[in-house]
Amino acid sequence: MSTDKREHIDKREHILTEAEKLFAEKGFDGTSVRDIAHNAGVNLAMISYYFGSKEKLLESLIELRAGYTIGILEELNKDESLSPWDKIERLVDYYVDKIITNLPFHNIMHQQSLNARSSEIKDLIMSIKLRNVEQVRKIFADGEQKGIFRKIDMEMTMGTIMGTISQYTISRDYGCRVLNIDRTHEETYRTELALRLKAHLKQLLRAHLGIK
Amino acid sequence: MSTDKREHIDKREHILTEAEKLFAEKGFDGTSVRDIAHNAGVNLAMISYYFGSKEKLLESLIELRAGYTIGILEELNKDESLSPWDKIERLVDYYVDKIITNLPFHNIMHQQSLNARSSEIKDLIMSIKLRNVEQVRKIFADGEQKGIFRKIDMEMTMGTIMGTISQYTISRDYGCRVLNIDRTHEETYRTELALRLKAHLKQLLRAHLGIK
DNA sequence: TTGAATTAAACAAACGTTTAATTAAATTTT
DNA sequence: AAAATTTAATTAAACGTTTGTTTAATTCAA
Repeated sequence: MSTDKREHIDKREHILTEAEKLFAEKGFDGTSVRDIAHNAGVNLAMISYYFGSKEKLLESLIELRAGYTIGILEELNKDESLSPWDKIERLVDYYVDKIITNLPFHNIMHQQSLNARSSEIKDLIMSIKLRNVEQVRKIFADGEQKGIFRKIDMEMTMGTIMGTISQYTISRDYGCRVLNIDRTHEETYRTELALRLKAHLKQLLRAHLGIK
Repeated sequence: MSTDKREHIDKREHILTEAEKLFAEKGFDGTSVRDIAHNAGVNLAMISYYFGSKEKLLESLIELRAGYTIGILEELNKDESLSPWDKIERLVDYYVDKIITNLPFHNIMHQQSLNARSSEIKDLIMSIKLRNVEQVRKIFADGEQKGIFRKIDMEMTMGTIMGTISQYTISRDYGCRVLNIDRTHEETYRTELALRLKAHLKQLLRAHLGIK
């Protein structure tokens, strides 16, 4: 029956979600397969049974989570009714929301960008990032060509967008201290951070790109 | 004699330098004490003998490397002959050079910001970052008060500076691909990256702060 | 009755750390 | 200055855990 198949998939996803939390909190190498099995409430051997290995589990997680970002960017690019600057504003909104609602996964991507030792995972992350970057570059190139954007270093500007968002999403403790946000409420922290990030990035990019 | 003392300290520093390379490449948890001992050419037991533990070794490394940053920032702040904008330009030059000439250490600080499990290290990194941030904030506040800088979100702007620099220093492979820099020569990569980062950040901040 | 899901137990390897013995250097005593 | 003594540096080996993965037996569902 289809319910069995569903249950099977749900269990796989459940393990991945628990692994995601642990990887984000303690790092990939700092998380043991026993940790994952215990937190997911499954037997130790099930991780090898489902995923083959700890590394393959991470690959499965990345493939699961990174799937649908590119679709949104492509759609955004296709939309002829939006001006390049509109697209940048939507891009900022989208990225900020996406990262802040997926903090654990973003954390994992970050740590793997730094220290991935498996070349499969390196390549996987690289291809995901490059595909996204390519879509963003198109928006900048279009705006520049149409004379709407001032001439800028596009690659560096993309780095500024992603880097700024990352800076305070990497460590909640640090973000709360510097931004003077209440440390205790996860929810208020996220909404406050999202608001400030969006406002700041739009103001920054507007000035940088020379939008009136 | 003093030479003996020197040799002793040199050996400690040698171990720290080798550990730094390994931590940066494979992560703290991905690096074994045997790795470090082997790369440094010392007996395994010497790491415990000198540092007490692997974690204490990391603390020693951070304390060694993070020592003198704050001094430069304080000096920069005291200098009355510089305008706030001059200070920002020097700040950018200083940070870019510092991070690019200390990529492995910066990598380690980054990964520990993400996933440090020892609260001693968490606190250590937090205090280092906060002290630096405080000095940078003073420059922005001074410029704003004097009416030289437009009113901006200071904390977010600091995040933009640090985040932009981090973005392409995290992964050389990624940086080379996006920025179209030759992957094979470490030296040209560093100088090219430093040049572009400085130019971009100054142009960006000039527009953002409303400097004519 | 067949195949998949689940389990407890075991596996060898790698881990951080400690031990006890030995060598080298520094200090004190002759 | 030489010998004796104390302290520090270095070593190989072992410690007990923990690691990721596998096995072989068992339960469950088709």
